[in-house]
Amino acid sequence: MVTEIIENYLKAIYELQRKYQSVPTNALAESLSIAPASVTGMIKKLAENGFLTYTPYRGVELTPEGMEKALKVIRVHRLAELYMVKMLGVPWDKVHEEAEKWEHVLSEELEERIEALLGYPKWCPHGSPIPSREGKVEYVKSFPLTELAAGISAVIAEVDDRNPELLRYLGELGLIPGEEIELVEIAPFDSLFRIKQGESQIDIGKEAASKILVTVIVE
Amino acid sequence: MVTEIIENYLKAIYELQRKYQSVPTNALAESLSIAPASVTGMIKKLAENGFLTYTPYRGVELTPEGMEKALKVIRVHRLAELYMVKMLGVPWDKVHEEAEKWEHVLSEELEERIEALLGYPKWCPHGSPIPSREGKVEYVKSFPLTELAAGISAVIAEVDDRNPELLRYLGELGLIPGEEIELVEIAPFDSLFRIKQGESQIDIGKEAASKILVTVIVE
DNA sequence: ACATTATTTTAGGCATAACTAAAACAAACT
DNA sequence: AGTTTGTTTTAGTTATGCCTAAAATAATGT
Repeated sequence: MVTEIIENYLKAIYELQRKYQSVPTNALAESLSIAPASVTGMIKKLAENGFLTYTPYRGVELTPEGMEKALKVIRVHRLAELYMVKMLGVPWDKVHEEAEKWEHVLSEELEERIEALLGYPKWCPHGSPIPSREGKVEYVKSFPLTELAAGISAVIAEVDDRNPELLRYLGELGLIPGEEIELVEIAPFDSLFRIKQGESQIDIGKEAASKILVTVIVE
Repeated sequence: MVTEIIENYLKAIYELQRKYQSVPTNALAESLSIAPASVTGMIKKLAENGFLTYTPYRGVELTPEGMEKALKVIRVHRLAELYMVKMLGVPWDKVHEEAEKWEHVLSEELEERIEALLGYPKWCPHGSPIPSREGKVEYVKSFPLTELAAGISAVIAEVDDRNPELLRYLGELGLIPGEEIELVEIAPFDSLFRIKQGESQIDIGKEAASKILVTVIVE
């Protein structure tokens, strides 16, 4: 039986695999906020169940089955987030937390109804891609706004969905995925990033700017 | 912490209290499909936590706190059922099962948004009353269609939400809560109940008729 | 190569919520 | 009152999934 806890392990491992080819026990423990020793026990079980391959002292890697399960959970999570924003009017800084619960309970039938009602969307409210029913995901190559050169235009691609404070701040400023902006200038010591969005000018600090991922516009 | 399991205990006890003043261990075990010995252990814990009063060999009764928690869960369950039928187009025979999961995960904020979107409804799709936020419930006095006299008109009040087969059958016939019907005649041995609904005539068996709860129309 | 440091695993425990089998109790009948 | 029957509790286990402390292994620096 795939419990909610197992789903969370698989999801966390999937996300960490974008950074590590093989995910270390400690990184996983940190991500799940549990003790490393507890992780060792669980990954042994998950390896036995065929969700991942485990090499002691070397970390874990998802098998195709593990990947499939992880993507399913992530898909439901992101569909739920968008559904709550668009259909239930929940503020975008709160949907991540709610979706952490929905992702484990939505039936396949509901998953598909919601997807259809939303018009088969490609991205969640924070700009992350929604995996297809077949488990395909298309990541957009993006980088922090802090690495953009002054005078260049870009589109906001993605923001960290786990940071409600940041989301509230950016939401109020209208800096949401899909919006086109131009980085007008960078103040000395990277202390301030001056942005032009349409007619309005916005100043944000380095901290916030580093958390806004953008893509350059190519014609 | 009120776990999902505790919520299910409280919900079950609440429902059983409509039949028993004090709920016997065995009845609760049967309702939850677990062994009576397991129930004994849990109700001791729930008594310690103040959710119910427990007299060994005499059964349990919910305290006001227990009642409050139970009604909260039932409220979310019924709101979720109606939401799924009206907003997500889920067939009414499937929403009970889904709501068994939703009832444990919807936040208060979502509960209220859903209630508002539905226009502060009074009944779930199966005709059960939706408790108010303050925990008030108004049950409608109803009785099985089999006890109605021939020639009398009535309104369908409630049907068993846990019986998908019955629900599909009644749904196809259009026999849903709120509909006005007239019991035209009862065939010998109660073998068949002939109903008039608007212009159409419908025959149903005793088994099904006994599960349709009605109220007589008073002017 | 060896010592230090960091990571990971092993070993032993704990809480929750279920189980079975046997004992205790209550109700009902003679 | 005593016996039978049915209900409920006690006692002892089990599986999950977490914990801490200590041991083992790997990585790093000299």
